Amino acid sequence: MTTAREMFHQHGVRGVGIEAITEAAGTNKMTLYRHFASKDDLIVECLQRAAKESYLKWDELEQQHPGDPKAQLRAWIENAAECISGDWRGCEMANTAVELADDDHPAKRVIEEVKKNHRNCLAKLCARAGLDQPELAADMLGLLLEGARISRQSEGQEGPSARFKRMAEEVIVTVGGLGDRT
Amino acid sequence: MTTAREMFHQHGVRGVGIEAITEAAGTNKMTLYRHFASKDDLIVECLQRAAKESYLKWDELEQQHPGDPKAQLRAWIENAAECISGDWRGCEMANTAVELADDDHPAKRVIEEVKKNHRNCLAKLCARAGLDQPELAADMLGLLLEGARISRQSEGQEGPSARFKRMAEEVIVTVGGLGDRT
DNA sequence: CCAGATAGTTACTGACCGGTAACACCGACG
DNA sequence: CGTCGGTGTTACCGGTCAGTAACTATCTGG
Repeated sequence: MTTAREMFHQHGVRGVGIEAITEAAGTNKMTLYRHFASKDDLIVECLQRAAKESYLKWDELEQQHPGDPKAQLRAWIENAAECISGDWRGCEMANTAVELADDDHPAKRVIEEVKKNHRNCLAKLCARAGLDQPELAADMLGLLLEGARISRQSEGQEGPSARFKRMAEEVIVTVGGLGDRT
Repeated sequence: MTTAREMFHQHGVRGVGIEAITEAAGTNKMTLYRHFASKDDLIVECLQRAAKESYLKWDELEQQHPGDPKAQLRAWIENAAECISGDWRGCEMANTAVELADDDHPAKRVIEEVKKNHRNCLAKLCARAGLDQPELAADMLGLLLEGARISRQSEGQEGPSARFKRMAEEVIVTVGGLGDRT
């Protein structure tokens, strides 16, 4: 299943076949179909696992800097920047949403939920960190991240996505009113 | 060919077959293959036509507010916001880049070129408009737009993408130093 | 009116892919 | 020892899709 996620992410959910996944995982199609009802089901469960990881990240953030929301926010930025420079294939969720044109695909609900949750957590963090306009700042940080991960696939490593950290700091300083380099 | 672009955009380049395209265009497969070498070729030419349109948009902007870069910048924001609220399927270029996982696909070069050009034009416009940090502002506006168009596919119409205009104005005011609501 | 280019039609190939059926295999547990 | 749940293997079905071939129809220009 970890293999499935990697391959879906690397080649896209529509760009890779079940057989290729099972082969890469050292097994075969039948074994997979004894655990998952269909390819769509496998996709959904992969995304749900990714969702769990995403939720855990927020706990991690809290534990790394307990009671210090400003540090948590900076850690979020750091973490996001690493996401961008690491994955040259962007966000699993967003990519899958693009590939799955049907709006009624079951995966879409998972994606929507994760993205909304992420946005809410970010807004709460911005508020706790004392930003002046937490909702606005959260929207901006979220869209900057989303844009950076997409942009990296169009413009490569040297494009605007490389400057994400700089932009995010600009947001929390000028929009949020956080003192320079606290 | 217009039909092809619409269908590629709507269902994704991998999600629609050439038969469906030709049928929708009121013709058939053979006729298409007499004009385009392959499906990949068709994709590339569709993107190139989109690229031309994108270049024309900048001329339009210039003509709408000749010699008034600030108004041009605001018009760009207006135009971007309309893009977001109109297309619920995001940017043709970015979507195609996500779908085409191969980095050596010919379409990738077109996409990269268009995106880089867009970013450069935006940076020049920001500079002409007298923003304090034109490069930074251009990166931010670009990523906000990219993010908004992607986010709309994950979170729907009511998500952060709905607040794009507000964010863009925040950027040109607080990052660029443009007076409030000029 | 004829020639040549362009477009439509039908049918086909070959490949791939999602999903299933039937059967052999192997380890665990009683 | 037996059987039983999980696994591997092979072959297959049905569908879709990119791309081609061969032929016919239509239009245009001379």
